[in-house]
Amino acid sequence: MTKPPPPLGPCADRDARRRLSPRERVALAVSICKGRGVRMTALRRRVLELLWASDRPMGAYELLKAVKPGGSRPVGPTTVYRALAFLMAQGLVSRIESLNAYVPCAHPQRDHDCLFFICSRCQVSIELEDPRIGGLLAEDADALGFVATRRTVEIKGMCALCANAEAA
Amino acid sequence: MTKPPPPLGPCADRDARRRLSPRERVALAVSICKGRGVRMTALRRRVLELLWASDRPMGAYELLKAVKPGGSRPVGPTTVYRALAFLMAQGLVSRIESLNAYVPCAHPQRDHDCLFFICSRCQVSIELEDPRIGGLLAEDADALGFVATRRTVEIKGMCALCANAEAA
DNA sequence: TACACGATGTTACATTGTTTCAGTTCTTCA
DNA sequence: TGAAGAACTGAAACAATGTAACATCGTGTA
Repeated sequence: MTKPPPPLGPCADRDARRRLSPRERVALAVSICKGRGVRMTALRRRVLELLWASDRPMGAYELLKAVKPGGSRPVGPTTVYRALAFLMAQGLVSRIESLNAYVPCAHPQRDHDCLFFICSRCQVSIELEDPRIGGLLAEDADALGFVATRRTVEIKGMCALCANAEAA
Repeated sequence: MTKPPPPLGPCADRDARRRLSPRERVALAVSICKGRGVRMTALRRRVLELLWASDRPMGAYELLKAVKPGGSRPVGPTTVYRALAFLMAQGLVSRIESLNAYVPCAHPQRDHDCLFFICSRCQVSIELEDPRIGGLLAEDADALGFVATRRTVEIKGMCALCANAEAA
């Protein structure tokens, strides 16, 4: 089992989007792929760019429409799903199960273990890393003799901005 | 806001299924509904029975096929989805987002906060309650100013039995 | 160049979930 | 008891999401 490169620093929190621009995010992803010897093709890159450009999770069919600009030849769903599968395998994208949608991952360098706080009003998705929760889940899994491979932790509700707006 | 009846005892853990029979589970659900003044109709009850009779999560269309025994008149998907929506609203059933499937809830008396450990090999779904995780999630939500309404925590992997079988 | 392999295109299909409107059953209250 | 209204169910069409199978293209390498 080859581990990904060492962590770059402390947890990329809710402010992660503000610290690197979408362009820089994509450039980082490209260099990560290069380092791993996997191919960041034009299509995969385009999908990742669209995700970083969006301020909320995007569905596969939404990406499908967005991928082909203007009169370019049509792209089938399979194509988008394959690109998403690649990006997820590289830890560059996560799937939000409760929305059937996809978000770019703010800290692709680490083996991730993310929580998502999803606003039902404005659809924003806030990615957070909390190793304590991973620890407890590992503990519970051990108690059951369960061998965990993938974690899904999604919290639905209202973000601070929307909660304020509603209260007003 | 009317609160549900007080908890009946300590957490219903992985052994919950063994402590009450499916029949008793359904009877409990019926009495809970009566106490709340909501209607456990024949259809809703049938769906809940099917879920308790199954040893793994069931999809809506799987339930759809199972609901109509023999030559009875056909049932549409809407019907099943409506029954599921009711059962979920009453906390009697949970949806497993990562499987698009449904499981009966082992401790419907309490405001639930469940984790699901889902075996990718045998499809069994183990329900667990760990208030510590709920606490941490609440803490993280507070830090973000996020008002949480629904939690989804799903762990995929291999259950103890399957892990042993694979190792052999 | 020729080959191998990974990536993409294309079509058809499977699964999951929703909308809408109509009909039925149940409860309540006069 | 019976009428009104609410809740529940039936039915058909449709929308959204995801997959299978097979052909084609393109890139790297011997």
